[in-house]
Amino acid sequence: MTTVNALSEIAALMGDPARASMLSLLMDGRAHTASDLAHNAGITAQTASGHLARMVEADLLAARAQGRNRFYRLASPEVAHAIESLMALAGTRATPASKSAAWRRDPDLRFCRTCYDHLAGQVGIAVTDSLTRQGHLEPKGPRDWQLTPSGELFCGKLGVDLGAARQASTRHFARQCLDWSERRPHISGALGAAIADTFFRRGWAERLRRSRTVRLTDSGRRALGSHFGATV
Amino acid sequence: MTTVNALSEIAALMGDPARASMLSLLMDGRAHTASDLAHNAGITAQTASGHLARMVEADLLAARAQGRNRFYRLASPEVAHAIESLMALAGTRATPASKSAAWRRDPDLRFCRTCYDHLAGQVGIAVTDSLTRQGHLEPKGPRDWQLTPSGELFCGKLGVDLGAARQASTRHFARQCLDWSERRPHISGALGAAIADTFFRRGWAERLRRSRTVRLTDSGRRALGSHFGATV
DNA sequence: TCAATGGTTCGGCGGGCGCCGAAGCATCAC
DNA sequence: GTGATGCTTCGGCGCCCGCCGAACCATTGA
Repeated sequence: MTTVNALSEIAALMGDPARASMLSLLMDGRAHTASDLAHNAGITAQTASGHLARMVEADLLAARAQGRNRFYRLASPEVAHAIESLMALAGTRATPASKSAAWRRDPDLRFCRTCYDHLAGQVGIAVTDSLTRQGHLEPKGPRDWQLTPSGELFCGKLGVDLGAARQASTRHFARQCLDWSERRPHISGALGAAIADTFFRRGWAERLRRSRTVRLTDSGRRALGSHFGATV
Repeated sequence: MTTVNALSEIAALMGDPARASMLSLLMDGRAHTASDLAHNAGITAQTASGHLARMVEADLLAARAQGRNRFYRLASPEVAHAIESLMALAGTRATPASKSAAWRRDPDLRFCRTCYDHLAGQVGIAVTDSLTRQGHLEPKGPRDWQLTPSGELFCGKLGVDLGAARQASTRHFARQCLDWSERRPHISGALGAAIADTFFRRGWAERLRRSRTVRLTDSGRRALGSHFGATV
């Protein structure tokens, strides 16, 4: 009885083309913004919002607010498993979320991308780790960092425009931003943006048009080694 | 794209309460008639027929005609697996088809029941096996048996009304009928009905009212041992 | 042959829900 | 502060699909 209703309710949630499209995109194991999911499903933001709310309510998805975006991801590996077994029935083999084909198909995106205006992916993490490891960055509160004196010097040498970064008084200066592909925080906020700007200005990295993917240039790779002590 | 559509189509099929109810019933791993499924889902036969046709079309179910009934079962273990993982998401743990709770909940039905007018379940199989093992019954064509001379004698001793059975000229005399709980054929047709009738007449078995379940009496158990050399 | 039973097909009704436009709220940048 | 952006809520439209009554077909048993 109640188990039958539960089955039909969960299945019905997955049974709508728009929601299935979102779930399918989320099978890459990463989190996506509401607008990203809406665009991908070919529906308007308000329609998507309703779908997402229902799936969160049913514990299919988990939501996390970050700035003015909301990131949605599959609530658990069990959800991915259920979707996978349904896809298997349809004759279309789906790979587990942890080893998603989409994930592997776009290793570049995982390697380096923009997250708003700062760097994310392996490169973003490498920069962040380097700064903390060398004592340039230290925790300040639960979701922020602050630049140490040595950090000030380091940024000055790199050419990071700290002055401009500090001017944006209403913006967080050195914020932690959870990296969805690496599952660890990278640096965002005004400082994160200034660092990314430095990478682009000095020709260490290039944005790929119509994509969040960022390509690390040869000089960028060398800079990562010499300035940050990191090999990626 | 196509994989997304496939996902939503399969999920949508399972997402209807009536269909989910049917699938849930079929999770016992056995086959059920169309009317059985319709009744269980609380819908009319014609509505159920449409649902069943769609699920067969999508390879969720397999159908098998038997007499004027149509038996439906899950098309594959994969289907059961997918349903199970959906139920798990709903927080309602479902057991695998092979060890279904429903199955265990009604061991009596599995032990002995009527299939139309003849015996099915473990008892039906025991009787059938005994007859073939003792050379009373031998294959005749792909779906029939015939009674050997020793079989004629044996039935006469038991009190099986062979004359009446042979009178029904339009009916198959000794037909194979696939037993859905034992997965092997038991004897049906006029002879099967006559044998069942003997069981009831001699007080070896009793029908339970409003159920296909048949109870084997103590004398029936003894008769199985003495006449059929079977212990159940 | 005829009646009974199980199953399916057809046609039309009705309700649920997926959709978007408009408006409202929060965050961010300046 | 003001404007821009991302997301949500609300209201109403439209369509899909699940439902049943009626009729039809197939098998069975007399």
